[in-house]
Amino acid sequence: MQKKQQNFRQYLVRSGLKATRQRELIARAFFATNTHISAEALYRRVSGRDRRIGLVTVYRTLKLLMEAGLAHERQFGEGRALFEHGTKRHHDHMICTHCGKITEFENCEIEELQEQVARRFGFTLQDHKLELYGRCRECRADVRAGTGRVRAVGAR
Amino acid sequence: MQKKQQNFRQYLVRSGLKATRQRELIARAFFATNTHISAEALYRRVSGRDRRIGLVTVYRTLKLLMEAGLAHERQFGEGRALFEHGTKRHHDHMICTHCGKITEFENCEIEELQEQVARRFGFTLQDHKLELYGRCRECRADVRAGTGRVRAVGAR
DNA sequence: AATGATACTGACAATCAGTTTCACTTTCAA
DNA sequence: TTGAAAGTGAAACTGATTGTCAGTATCATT
Repeated sequence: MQKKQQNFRQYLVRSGLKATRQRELIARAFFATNTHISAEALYRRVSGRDRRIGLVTVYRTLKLLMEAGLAHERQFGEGRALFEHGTKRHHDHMICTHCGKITEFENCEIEELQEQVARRFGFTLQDHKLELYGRCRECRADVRAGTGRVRAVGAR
Repeated sequence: MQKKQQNFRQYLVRSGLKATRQRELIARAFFATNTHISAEALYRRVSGRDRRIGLVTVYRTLKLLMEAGLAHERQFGEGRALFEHGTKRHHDHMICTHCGKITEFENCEIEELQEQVARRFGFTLQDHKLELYGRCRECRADVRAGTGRVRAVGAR
């Protein structure tokens, strides 16, 4: 999205940073994804366009995008971090343990209950993390059909 | 607790594994904790009793304890994993971002709502992870009192 | 357009929490 | 007591991410 790209530019200017070819490319590729992507996977994408861009620069640019509020880092289970665009409102995640698909959801009732729990323990809530793990509709169907085939685990 | 220790012994025998001095010591030290502990911290404890025990063996023994269902691994935020006794029923965690204190809680209503969300998306729930981050009563008091002192972050 | 003060870059080294390897040691059933 | 199998510690390795550094690009100012 062109708007996010401009947003990033503005952030750079405001912070006295420079808009480089690499940052443009990396940010563009990042905004072009509509799923959660790892630094490595993003690197492979931009690397396809310009072989001269290094993985390290991808990491650095993702950090800048996070500072600009345009990206969020997520740690699901173990292994590498995944990044998502950071302009949406708060939401939680549901992860398919079979195909790796990530679905976002919001639920005010759960949030309210969390507040209640926190209050009961004299806790002032700042943040929370809720992840649901299971099988998505398609992978559940696979089990019933007995195919059990393993799909690619997206964007890893 | 002597019972858990025996439980572990039984698991080892049943699996054709050996009950070694190191495993005894590490398991004993682990069951003696009543908080969440890192492998490193557990190593420091047993290391105090017997200098000849290596960190690697602590990792291996914790893995065995998990296989025996006597320990659970938890990944809070980033950094090293913490281990807790694995005999309690399911619960979630509330973590103080200031002093690191970890409080366990259960809430059936939240669990039920999670099920609802999953159903709505055609998801079969297998597991979930809920972590609440905030300030505990004591650390909130510190803020109000303006002392702002940083406490030790437990068991790290 | 040239300059120059900064900031940026890629390659490589370092870190960090774990895991693997390997030569040696311990356990335990026979 | 013995010996096969399992276990051990030290050190090397792993994989994701971060730090270092010498050379390079950006951009406001000449």
